[in-house]
Formats: sequence, C-alpha cells, structure tokens
Amino acid sequence: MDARCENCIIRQFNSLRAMSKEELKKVSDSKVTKTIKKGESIFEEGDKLNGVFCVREGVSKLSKLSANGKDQIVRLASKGEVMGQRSVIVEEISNLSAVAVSDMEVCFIPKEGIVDTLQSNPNFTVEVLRHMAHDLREADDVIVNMSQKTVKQRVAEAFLYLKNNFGEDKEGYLIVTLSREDIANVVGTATESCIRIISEFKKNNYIKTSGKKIAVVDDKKLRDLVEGF
Amino acid sequence: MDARCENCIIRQFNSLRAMSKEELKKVSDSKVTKTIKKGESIFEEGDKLNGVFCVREGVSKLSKLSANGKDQIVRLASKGEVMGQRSVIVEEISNLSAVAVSDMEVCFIPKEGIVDTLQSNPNFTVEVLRHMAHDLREADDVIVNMSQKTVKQRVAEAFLYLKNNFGEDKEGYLIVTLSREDIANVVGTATESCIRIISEFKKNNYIKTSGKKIAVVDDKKLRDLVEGF
DNA sequence: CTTAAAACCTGATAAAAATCATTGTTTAGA
DNA sequence: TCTAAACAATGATTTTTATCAGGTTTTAAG
Repeated sequence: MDARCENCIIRQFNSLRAMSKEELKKVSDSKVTKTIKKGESIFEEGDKLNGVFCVREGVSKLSKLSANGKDQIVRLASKGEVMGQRSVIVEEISNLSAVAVSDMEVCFIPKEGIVDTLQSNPNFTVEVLRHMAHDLREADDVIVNMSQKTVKQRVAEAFLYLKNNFGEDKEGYLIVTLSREDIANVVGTATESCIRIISEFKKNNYIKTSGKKIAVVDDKKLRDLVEGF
Repeated sequence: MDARCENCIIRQFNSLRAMSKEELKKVSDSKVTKTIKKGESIFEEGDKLNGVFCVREGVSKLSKLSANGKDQIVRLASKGEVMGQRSVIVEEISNLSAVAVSDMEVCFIPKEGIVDTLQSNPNFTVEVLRHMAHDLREADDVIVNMSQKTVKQRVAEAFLYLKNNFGEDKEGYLIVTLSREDIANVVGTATESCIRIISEFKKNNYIKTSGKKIAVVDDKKLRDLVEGF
C-alpha cells in the first residue's frame, strides 16, 4: 500500500475519507501510476472511462471542444484532485478531455473500487454527493461570470484564481504556467484579445511577466476590476 | 397521503423513486402546499433553506444576481422538478433566487425527510448523486455555450429549449411565456439586444409572435443557426 | 549553434454587442 | 374605461471583442 497515493485519494476525491480502512486499502492496492508528459492527453472527450484519475503531481486542463472548433477549458485539476468521477458515476462516456499542462504523475483507480463502495457505504456516497453539490454551485458561478462579466474582468479573475488555487514561486510568479492560448480558453475569448489584455495589465503594473510566466503584482487592482470599478 | 404530490416528488427529485414506501409516505405526509402568484418569490439568494420545493404547477426561474446588478437565470423549473436540493445537501445558504414566472403551486418538503433518507438509504443517495452528476455535465455544456456562442445563437437555442422542454399550445406558441427581459437574462445579454434578435428572427420567419407569446416556426433554421451555418 | 516551428505580440479593421434615447404598445388596477 | 406603469420596439452611437495580417521572440530538435 502506497501512503502517498492513499493521501492523494483521500484529499483528491475529497470524500474518500469516509471509506473504511479496508475499502481504502482495496482501492489503493488496485491503483496504477502513470507518468504523463506536458501536452499529452490522459483521456479524450467521448472516451469510455474505466476508472478515475487522481492527480499526484502536475496540472491538467479539462476541456470541451465547442462547435466552432475552439477548446473551452472548464477546470484545472492539480495535486489532490480527481478527474473522471462524473463519467464513472453516471456511466456515460466522458464529456471532457484531460490534457497535461505540465509533466504529471497520475494514479488510476478502476471504477469497480469506486462503484462498490458507493453501493455499500452510505457515508462515502453522501460525501461524494456533497462534493458534487459544491461543484455544481461553482458551475453556477462560472455561468454567471461568463455571461455577465467582460473579457477583461474574466482575465483578471483567472489570474487571481491561478494565484489563490495553485500559488506562486519565491519570485511571485504563478506556479501554473499556461500558454496565452490556454488562458484565452479558460476565459472564453480569442487568443489575441487575451494577449492584448495581458499587455494592458502589464502596462498598468497589475501584473509582470517573464517569458510566459506571469506574476500578480497588484492584487487589489485586479480585484477591483473584477468587481466592476 | 397525496398521490399527486407523491408523483411530483418521484418525478421531480428524479431519484426519490429509490425511497421505500414508508420513507416516501413520511416525506409526503410532512409536505406543505403553497400557492404562489406570478412574480412572487419562493426563496432568495442568501436564504437558509429548511427543505426543498417541488413544483406542482407553473414555472419558476432560478437566478443569481451578478455584480453589475443583472440577474442571470441559471435554469427554469417546472412541474416535476425540485428546487433547493443543493443547498439542503451541502447545508449552505442558497446561491440562487426562485421567482414564479407564472402562477404556481409548489409543495415544501422539510429537509429532515431528505437528510434522514440520505443517511439511511444508499440507493436513494446514489440516485441523487447520479442526478447531480448529470446536472453538472449539463452545467459544463452551458459554460461552453455561454463562452463560445454568439448572442444570436444563444437566443435561438433558448427558443428550441423552451419548445422541447415545456412544449407549445395548439397554435404552436410556447407554453412558457417569458418577458423579453427574462429571455435576455437566460441568454446573458442586454434586453435591447435580445429584442433586436427576436425582431430579426420574426422578419426571417424563424419565429412568430402574438403579444409576448412566441412560436417557433422554423425549427431547422434555428438549429442550423445554433450549429453555426 | 542553427533553424524551423511554435508561441507571442501588435496594428488595422470589421463585426458583435451594449448603451442611451425615445416612442409605441400592453396591461393591470383605480 | 381611463390612466399610469411596465413592457416592447427601434434608431443612433459607442464600446467591446473578433478577425485578419503581419511581424518578433522563444523554444526545441538536429
């Protein structure tokens, strides 16, 4: 039994703590660890998933292809998060693609381990349910942001999100380094528009850049912008 | 025990079918029925909900106020749907407001009935979980639509949605009649922009109107528009 | 180190959408 | 049935955003 993976499961699924020791052992024992290089795909929209993926190291983007050929990034998953739960629970093919944004290490948990526990351990199920209810609430917020905020506000929000959720290095640069195109795809805009806004933020000293790395310099100004001042 | 309400619970919560007879009876017996007039509020963003509301008759809009003062309608709930589940499950204050779009009849189910069953009946919990996983997937789709489709495409989509989900009367007019402002708030646009697009659709004979009632005339053209032709 | 490809950036322009202003039309209530 | 308020519609204008076209810089592979 791999303690790191167990922790990963517990933290990531955010609910597996309700599993009994034996259940957890069973799940953890059946895990398979994979190394994935930046840019490689973990699963694709339309794939049938036979289990869930826990992120141990690195960051993955979960995206959906839109009719016009653009990818919309729906969320980012990093250490301690699980990908593919929904598809496993509803037994549908995946509605999202997962692609590594940095070199990654993920562990795969076959669905049997999950599904069995769902059936037999109500506490576990309630915990998963709580987690999903929380995600759904966040999705409501994203919908409101997407439809009511300007591109500029959404870009500002994206930087604050990256800072608060993934942190910054000693020099203040965001740990998660996305390409301009990826940022545009998170925000739902054209890459050029995104770059223009980044240039403007840089000129205003809201952020600074070094290569493709970005650092938030003026938190407050970005927050004000998001709030509409 | 009120058979109509029982049906309402079963269909709406979409998962309560997994409840045992006794559980269902207990829940149904504790129900309170309310009549709500068009325009009246059922609950507000920020309210603490002590139970869920089943819609028996009429339609309600579930919306969230954005920073710029506009309401974003996140979904519409009609006969057989439940409002407030998420807040009850995660025991958080409501993130949405529910306002009647037509005269309504709703029944209130105190949270104890739900929460007890969640703890004790794994099948029920798994069903609720499935339902929520499904909603989350739909939310992903909405996010992609909002960020990647034009306002015109979203308006077209809204009419198709209203037709397919709530139906039309003998003359072909949509049963759910929303104000232009409400349509704009579903689509996430300015009321005037929405009206302009409605006028254009009318001119092109995609739809026809009679007062504030709207009828889809050319399904295919609207679908083509949504798909980007 | 060289070089090709990918990523980034900027300007010009066009298209989409929001806003402001005004008028016409419905609707509900006195 | 009259009237004020709410709603719908449209024009003019501005702002926002996308698109196209062309550069420069960065990156990775030989």
